[in-house]
Amino acid sequence: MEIQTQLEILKRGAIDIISEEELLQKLKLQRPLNVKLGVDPTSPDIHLGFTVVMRKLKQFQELGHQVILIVGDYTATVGDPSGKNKTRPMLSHEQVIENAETYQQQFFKIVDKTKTKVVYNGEWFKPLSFDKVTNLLSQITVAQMLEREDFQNRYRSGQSISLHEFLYPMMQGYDSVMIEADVELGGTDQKFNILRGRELQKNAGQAPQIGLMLPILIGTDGKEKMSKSLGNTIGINESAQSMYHKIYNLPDDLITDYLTLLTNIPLEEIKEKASQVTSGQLNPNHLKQELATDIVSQYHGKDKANEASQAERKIHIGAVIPDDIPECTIAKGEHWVPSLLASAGLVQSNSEGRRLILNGGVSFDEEKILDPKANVTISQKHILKAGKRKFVRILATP
RNA sequence: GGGUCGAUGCCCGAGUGGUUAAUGGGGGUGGACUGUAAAUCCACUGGCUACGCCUACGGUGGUUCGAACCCACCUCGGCCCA
Repeated sequence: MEIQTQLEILKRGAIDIISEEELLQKLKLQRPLNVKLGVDPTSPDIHLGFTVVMRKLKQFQELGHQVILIVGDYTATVGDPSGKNKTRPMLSHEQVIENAETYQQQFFKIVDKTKTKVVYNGEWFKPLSFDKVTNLLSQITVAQMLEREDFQNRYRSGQSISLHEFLYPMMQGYDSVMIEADVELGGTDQKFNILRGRELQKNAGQAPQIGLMLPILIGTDGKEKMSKSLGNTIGINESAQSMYHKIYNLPDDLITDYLTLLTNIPLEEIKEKASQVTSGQLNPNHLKQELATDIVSQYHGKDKANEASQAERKIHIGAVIPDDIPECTIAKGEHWVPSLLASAGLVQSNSEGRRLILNGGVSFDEEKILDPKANVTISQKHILKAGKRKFVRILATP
């Protein structure tokens, strides 16, 4: 394949490349490049946000390059401060190893396992002696550290920065030296750390890696980056219907970003459709359906995706209850509605259930409950509904 | 080590002895509208089968009829000085 074409593929969605010229030179070498991704398996569930970078790895693989996945079993215990306004908790080593297992299972749903080398960075950090550590730290100054935006913000606003957080970027950079990385991928929040890798590599007499920065995917709230702690994620292990539902309900502004970063639809086509939307020729609603179907197909296959699409439409057209809803078994007999809501997991407490009823958000077997004191009889199968799209099927215990 | 300021509900942030489950904003949830989204408007936002009771303002004790608010000590953090 043309080098230029390769470059085009790799550039898709990238927000910054340090530097494009260097990447071009590396590609011209016509050898498999070491493409590095470092992960801290702090939480084992992979969501679409992570897949942006994984899909890019896949693209490198398809062009014949070598992916090296660095599991940060050691760095995770330090805790990456990137983008945080708080000190992250340090994780125990066992916990990290355990997470890493489940992490990889999901990781290889996207990235080709046979073309990936997995290494744990404890391998080189464990035996590292203190004089080596101090030598490593001597390669950066405090002023350079404080130039980093998130540190600067925290420093200025009088929040705490623990000294160990300064260690993290250096460790990540050291990883690059150890595996002789040619390219490192990461979100834009990784820029500083990736640059440290370049410095350390230069000091070690290596050619500096290329930093390829991808945008941070915005989560379902349409505002913040997708992250588990913010509860705005779409997990790749979720059911087809739930995945479809979440994508379909995304704010419209995210459609083109998602198309670019999470599908293989050609860029020109995306551009064309986006302009049709602006000119009013195309309903964003339809484009979003296309997006949802595309992504869901990637993880569940086309059939499931179409099913989910049908189901979703039905829910919105009529008051059809989806198949894929949580179930809950309750003893036969009379039940006070607020506590029933709580047992079904629709609310956290009876009080919250009462409020929901007073706000007109509860119905039982299609009948609106208006009295917070109401009781309801469970005999066989029932549908309890809270809000517009939250259902629970209630089954009576035999 | 010394000085000084601070710690309030999911988050930010008022309150500085009693009508305070605690002003306001953000977020969240529900309702109207709609395309499912956005925008807008309204309501709700500690728990308890409740016009009442319980738990809450970093922790522990204390002063007081009564404390988030006063005092002591402790824990954690910021800033300044060494």
